[in-house]
Amino acid sequence: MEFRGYNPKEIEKKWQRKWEEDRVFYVKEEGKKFYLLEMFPYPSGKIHMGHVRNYTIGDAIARYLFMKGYNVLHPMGWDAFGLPAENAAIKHGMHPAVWTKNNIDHMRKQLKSLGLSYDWSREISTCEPSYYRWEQKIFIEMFKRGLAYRKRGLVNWCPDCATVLANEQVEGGVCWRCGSPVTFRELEQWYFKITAYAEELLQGLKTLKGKWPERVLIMQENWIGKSEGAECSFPIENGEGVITVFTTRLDTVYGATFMSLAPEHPLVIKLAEGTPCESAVKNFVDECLRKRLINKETTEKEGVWTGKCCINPFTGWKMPIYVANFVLMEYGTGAVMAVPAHDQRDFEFAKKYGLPIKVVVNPIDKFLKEEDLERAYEEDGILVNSGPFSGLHSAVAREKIAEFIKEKGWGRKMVNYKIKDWGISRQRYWGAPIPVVHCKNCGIQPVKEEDLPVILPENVIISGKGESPLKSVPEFVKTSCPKCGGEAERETDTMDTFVESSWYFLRYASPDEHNAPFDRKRVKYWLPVDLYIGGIEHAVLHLLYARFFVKVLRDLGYIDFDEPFLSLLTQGMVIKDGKKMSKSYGNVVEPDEIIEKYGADTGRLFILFASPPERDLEWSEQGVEGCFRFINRVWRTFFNIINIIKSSNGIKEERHEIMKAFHQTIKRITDEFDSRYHFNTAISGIMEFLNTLTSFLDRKNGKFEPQDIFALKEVAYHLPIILSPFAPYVSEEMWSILKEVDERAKAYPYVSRHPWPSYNPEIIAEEFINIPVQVNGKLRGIIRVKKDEEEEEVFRIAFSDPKIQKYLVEKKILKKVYQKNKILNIVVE
RNA sequence: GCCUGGGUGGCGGAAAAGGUAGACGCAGAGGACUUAAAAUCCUCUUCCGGUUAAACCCGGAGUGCCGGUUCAAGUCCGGCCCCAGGCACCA
Repeated sequence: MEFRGYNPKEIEKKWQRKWEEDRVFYVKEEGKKFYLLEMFPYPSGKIHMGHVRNYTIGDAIARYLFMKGYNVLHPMGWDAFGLPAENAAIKHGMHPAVWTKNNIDHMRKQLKSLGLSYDWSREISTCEPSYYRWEQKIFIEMFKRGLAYRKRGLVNWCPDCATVLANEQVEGGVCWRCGSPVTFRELEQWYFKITAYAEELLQGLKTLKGKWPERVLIMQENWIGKSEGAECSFPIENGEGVITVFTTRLDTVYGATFMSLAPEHPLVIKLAEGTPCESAVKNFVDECLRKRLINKETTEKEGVWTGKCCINPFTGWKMPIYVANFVLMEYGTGAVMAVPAHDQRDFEFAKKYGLPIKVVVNPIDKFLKEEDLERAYEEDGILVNSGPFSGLHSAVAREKIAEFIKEKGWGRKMVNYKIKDWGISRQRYWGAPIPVVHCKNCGIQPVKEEDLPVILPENVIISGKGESPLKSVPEFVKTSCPKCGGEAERETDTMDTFVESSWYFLRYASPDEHNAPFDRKRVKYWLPVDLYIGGIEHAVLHLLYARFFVKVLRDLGYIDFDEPFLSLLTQGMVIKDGKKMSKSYGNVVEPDEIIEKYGADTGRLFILFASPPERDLEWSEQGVEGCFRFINRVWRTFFNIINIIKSSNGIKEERHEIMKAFHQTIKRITDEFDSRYHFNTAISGIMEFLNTLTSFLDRKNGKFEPQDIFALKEVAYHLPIILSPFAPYVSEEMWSILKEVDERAKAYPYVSRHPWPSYNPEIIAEEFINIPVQVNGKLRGIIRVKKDEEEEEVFRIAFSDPKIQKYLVEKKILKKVYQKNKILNIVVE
């Protein structure tokens, strides 16, 4: 076989074409399925290293599972609606649809060059009417069930994106996309009732334990924010009604000495009206709202008296009603019973305004005195000064008092969640139209199913000025009412793009289905997703929404499972010079340039080798070069072996050193794929094997025994197979060369579709093993003994070793420890 | 403030279950081949100290810090420090 140099450019193009022509990775619904999905990209223009990492990890696993005999669904598509398309339209005068399509075409080419094993026949793009049409249908069904509704309220507003944001899209007070500080607006908006599923979304997390990263589960749990407590009403003086609070600390109710209301609480102005406090209250409320609008919040507790009081029904005390800046209208009832002795915020407030502090819970081992308190005692303890409940433990008291208020009709036990309904209205053009019309007579009416999809009109003026651009298209807006046929106007808001990504994984099962969102039978076969891979940044946003959608679709009767993603792998970021790769840092490495210079195989190998998937990956050009050198070494060694084995048949010797080393390598790789996907160690295993192999070839110096030939034949056959999940192109090329000398290979046109080899444990099993010998815990020598040798004999060998003897001269042996086949420790004085 | 990760050579990282710390790769040093360079191959490479012609020799220390459990700790327990991420007045 004549040697030729490794030429990635040539071979990568060739195999890419062949895979595509023969539809090597296309799948039908037959056999044991595995649905492997990577988060689909937003078509921003070109792929970045983060994408390459995400898809390379997924591809290695998909290829392994293919070879293991699974019927692997491994699809790719485009999260194609979104703001950047509109911004590009404003900037370059290009229509968002054209901009998006161009980007998709370019990025598809880039992905293909990476050698990813996708079933491209299932490609979807969410901006196509054939996709969003079904989203509109689902919306209408949700609307009919009250799961999609419209309400007026204070919403998050990004002044830069000129649109509304969901709570999940506000990160630390700034917009998740552009980073501008978020302000508030009072608007009428569409919402999805995710709160109706709060408890189930929380409970479902338990079923994902061990299969999703712990931190993602915790982040979702915190986001849902369940707390168990009680609702309790306090009558306002002079019979002006009641104030209802939510509390988790009903055991401290005897210590409630005043009441705090949120600035937006509807009672605030009413209570203050006509009292001397009226103008102070109004000023305070205005100032609070203004501060919120410009996002200037302080931790300093401030408030003013409304001029009114309510009564603590337990003690009969008058509780002054305050309006306070730290009380949130969005949580609970917007009113808090203040217990300064047992809540730090109330404590600070009480100290500032001279309000009474009363201890009603003591720690188990001491008595607290109000005058000594430096901060609130917030732990549970034993109740005091609490009427009939004194002496009870907090936990018991909470139950008893809850029963008591229920009997009295003052309140009841209650559960509260932090999660809010998902605001999905966006005042933007490039999104799926919300399929309803507004009729003067009939109100809000869903579009008739046969009239779907409501297609986005093409001729739109996109100003980016905050009003939905669709309002500027009269032929779109003007329509007739689906109910009465009279004049009506279409809804001009579009849906949040997170709605598309909440169900796209279902569409891949049957992307060609024209009569329904998806074909139930095929969805039943493929879904749920067995392994989902993507960035941690979607821990709450996308992953929570998708879980919600699956539960909704289940309740709408479409599917019969509860969770979309059985297991989740979150990969780390790609870092360069210690910082995230980004344009603003100027440290971006273009995937295309790496492919051009070294080939996709090298890029893939480096990404998998540089660090385990879940950790951040430090980009290193020299590291890439190292991987390129490794592939070249494999290539040369492979030619070398081919030339050795082509003439002779060899004789089988299972325990040949090379066979042994090779089977160990197979085991190492297989174990990684079957457990934790740490490909860095799997690849280092292949490197180690290659080191062993080359030093063996060197040592033999061209003189090979028939046993050697047999072993090398095995290596030549299996090396392309085990390398193929990581570096598929060069593996295919090696396979095609192998075919010229090994008949067996001819049965498989593609190494990508060759069954994964199993290793033989008997070959790996060692007859003799090395046992490290320690004296007083320090390594002093290594002895070689038969595997499973008797303890007595092992010690005999150790004691007769001169190296070890040296440390035992004239020492009294206190203890001897032997861990079978592992280690030996001799303790001396 | 609370919750999660994480801290191991010059660097990326190994050590999956308490048992030889530093696999593999990068960078570095030396050597072989070559007129030369590139490429390739070989050797060395945690730190400190000692013997020595040189050491593949000897001794000691070492996985953020302090302490503990154990024959044995990067790994387990307690207390702290630092870094990254998430949540952040949630009653």
